[in-house]
Order: sequence, then C-alpha cells, then structure tokens
Amino acid sequence: MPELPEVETTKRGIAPHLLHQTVSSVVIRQRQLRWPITPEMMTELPGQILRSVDRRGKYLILAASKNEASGIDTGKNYLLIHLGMSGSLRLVPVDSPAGKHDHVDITMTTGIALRYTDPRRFGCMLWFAGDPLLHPLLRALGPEPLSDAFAPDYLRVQAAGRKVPVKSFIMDSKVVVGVGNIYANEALFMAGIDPRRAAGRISAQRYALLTERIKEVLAGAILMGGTTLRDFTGATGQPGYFKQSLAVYGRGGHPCLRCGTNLREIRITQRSTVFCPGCQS
DNA sequence: ATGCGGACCTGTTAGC
DNA sequence: TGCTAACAGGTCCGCA
Repeated sequence: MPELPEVETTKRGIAPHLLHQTVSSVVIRQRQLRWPITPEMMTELPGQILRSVDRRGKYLILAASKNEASGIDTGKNYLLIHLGMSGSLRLVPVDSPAGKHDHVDITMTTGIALRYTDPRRFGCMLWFAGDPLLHPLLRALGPEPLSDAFAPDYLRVQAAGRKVPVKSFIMDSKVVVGVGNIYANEALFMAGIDPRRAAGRISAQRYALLTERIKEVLAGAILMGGTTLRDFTGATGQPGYFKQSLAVYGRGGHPCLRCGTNLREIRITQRSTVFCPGCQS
C-alpha cells in the first residue's frame, strides 16, 4: 500500500491530532509484526506527551517524553513505525470496534486513538530510546528524494560501476529513499529510460532528468493525497486521488498514452515492471 | 562490495 | 460456483 507519498499523507493527517497530546492508553492486540512489538511500549508510553511526528523515507518517527514538573529532561523515547506493504494508520474515536487486523490503538486523553492496521503484518512498530537517526534501520538510508541532497548529479555518481537494472537501483533505499515500485515505473517512463538498463551505463544528463522526474512524481502524488490502490485511505479515511494519473503502472498490455505502442509488462527482481518499448530506451 | 533469492503474512484475483 | 496458484504497494537478511 504505502509508498512515500502515502506515508507523508498519513503523517500530515495524524500529526495535528497527536502533537502535544498525552497518551492515555495503549492497546496491543497483535504484537507479531515484522519484529515483535515490545511490551515496554504498553507500559511506558501511557502518560507521555507526543512531541513530534517526523518521516524518514517510509518510516514515521514519533517522539514522546514525560511531562516533568521538575524541569529535568528525562530524555525522549521514540516510536518507529513502518507500514510495510499493507499497513495504515488512522484516527478513530476511542473505543471504536476493532477489526481483525487492527493491531494497535494508541489513545490520547482527547479521546482520539491512533489505530494501526496491517493485514500482512510486514510493517513494524518499534519502541526505543536514543537518537532515532542512528537506529540501525535508519542509519544507512540514502537522501530524501525531495531534498536538495538528491541533486542532479547524485544518481550518476552513486551508479558508477553498478550493474543492477536502473529500476532496482532507484528502488534501493541506500541509494535514495521512498521510491517504491509504482513511482519507479512512473518516473522511468517519464524520463524515457528503459528500466532494464544497467545503472552504471546511463548518462549524466539522463540521470539529471530522472532525478527531476522522481521529485515531480512524488511531489505530485503528495499533492493528490497519495495513490489509491485497492484500499489506501488517508488518516481520516479519505481516499487518495492519484491513481487516475498513473501512466504505466497497472497498464501492461494497454496502449502507451504518449505513443500508442502497447506497454510491456515484465518482472525485475520479482517486481512487476511496466514500460513503453517505444518511449523508453 | 555487489547482486540475488528467500523470507515474513494475508487477501484478492486470474485461471482452470 | 469452487478450488488453486499467482500476485500484491516493502525491505531485511543471508549467501554466493
């Protein structure tokens, strides 16, 4: 379900209802996610105040700390959340009936609960202390695609000598975060690059264009509120509206919207890959 | 270091 | 209509 725009949309949706709020209770119905949820989250988080909601790649980072009357900084704890393939976070009224895959509720004293749902359980919810950016899952991540660090010459430099298909290359979170299967397909189409081409054999000029297209497609999707595939919904349950503007993803065998050639669908490292043999080389 | 394939888990859809 | 197999938005890990 979630690629970067969906995660960003989720973040924007939930943040206003969480910031500066005190957690009143945590209910864990299923702790076996990608990694088990530690019971400490349930015992330590209630009573703490949520201080920030951030995103790094497709990870959401919630910071929490106690409200110390003494003024002594007791340090922050962090909740690292990934939505995996099928996860979502929504805001629901306290005591809303929980469905089969509603694994966690974090309820605020306002009566609003942050509900984590994830049928496939590929996501995670990790409770820890210490600098979140040094966390093993975040430490080695590449730059944010919408930041200036993702510069026109960045991909060319990183790709030197690499033989993987360019599609796998831009989906590698150590290279750049947040480019999932849908947007990798779309950005390569927009840049006119064959997804099978070896990463190390693409010109600086084409990489500059690809970089621009990646930024464009992600920023556009964020503006649209995320892609709707199957059942993606934002924090309050509203659907995203980006699907209608996908040019290649999910359109294998159909005519290219630009040149009319039938789009080809292949697999690159187990992932569905759609491209136009006429427009992409 | 790089690249590949398997692993995690459930739900939906395509095909017989 | 029913059964089975393939596939789905992610990414970590172990092995060659």
